Amino acid sequence: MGEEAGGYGFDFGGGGGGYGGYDGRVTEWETGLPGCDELTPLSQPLVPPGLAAAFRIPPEPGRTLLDVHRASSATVSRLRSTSSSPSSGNGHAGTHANGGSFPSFPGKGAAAGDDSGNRDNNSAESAGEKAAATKRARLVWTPQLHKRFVEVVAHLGIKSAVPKTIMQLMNVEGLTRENVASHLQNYRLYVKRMQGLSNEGPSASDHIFASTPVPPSLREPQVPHAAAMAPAMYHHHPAPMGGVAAGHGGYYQQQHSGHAVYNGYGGHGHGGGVSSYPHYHHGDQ
DNA sequence: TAGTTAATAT
DNA sequence: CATATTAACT
Repeated sequence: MGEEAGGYGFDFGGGGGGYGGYDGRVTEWETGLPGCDELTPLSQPLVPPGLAAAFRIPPEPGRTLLDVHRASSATVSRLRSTSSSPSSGNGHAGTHANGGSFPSFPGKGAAAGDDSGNRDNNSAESAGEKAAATKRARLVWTPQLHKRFVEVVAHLGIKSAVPKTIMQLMNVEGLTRENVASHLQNYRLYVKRMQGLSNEGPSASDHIFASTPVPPSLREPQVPHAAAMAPAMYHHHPAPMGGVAAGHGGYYQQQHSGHAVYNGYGGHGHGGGVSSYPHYHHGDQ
């Protein structure tokens, strides 16, 4: 609605710890950048609807100023406390710039292939928008998100697959360590439960976890073995995610013939673009 | 501080 | 009832 179009300053709460200087704003970065009115409005998709339709590009979820702010502060705060190879020199160090994902709000039906429904988030909360900002919406682990999770966990191995590391490698905007920790807890339980059953497909109730097969690497504590895993096929790049089965025709389908295994999004094989958006469920309460 | 587990909430 | 969040404990 009537968002203020003005100030884009992030405020890191007056606290700022060890950062001197900036007050949450690096003005040097702004020189030469287009003005606010030269930019595409948030309410308007970057890809024209017609073009999107022609190429079967699913409409991008709308983002509000609030989303941008959240994502920005998340990114900035991460950059500030970056512990990843800060050592000197690399100008383009951890430029994963991967398919970063942004939190979004599925009006409903997270299963729908097309989420044209662009339900802007926050449907008006009384008058308190600040208080609401503190409450994160309930994260929904979509098959895509879980897949990424599994890939990362498999990549790390049982040993180092801990919440923080997983979160960092997933590099999903807005995803917290708590989110990952919780999911990891459930995932471990799921894996354990399945091992007990040795064979047979997963219960139909295991929605999410069944969507991505458990990598053999995770079946049990694998001794620190060098070379045993797939060489270099792992990479979470921006666009064509899932190095596994590039050109796949549907990855996760279980050896279960009877029942559909919850196909989150039909496998649109368009290799392009950011397909994984973490979904949230609108904050309530 | 961060990870794991248990409890609680949605 | 499944699963995400929060608290408790290490």
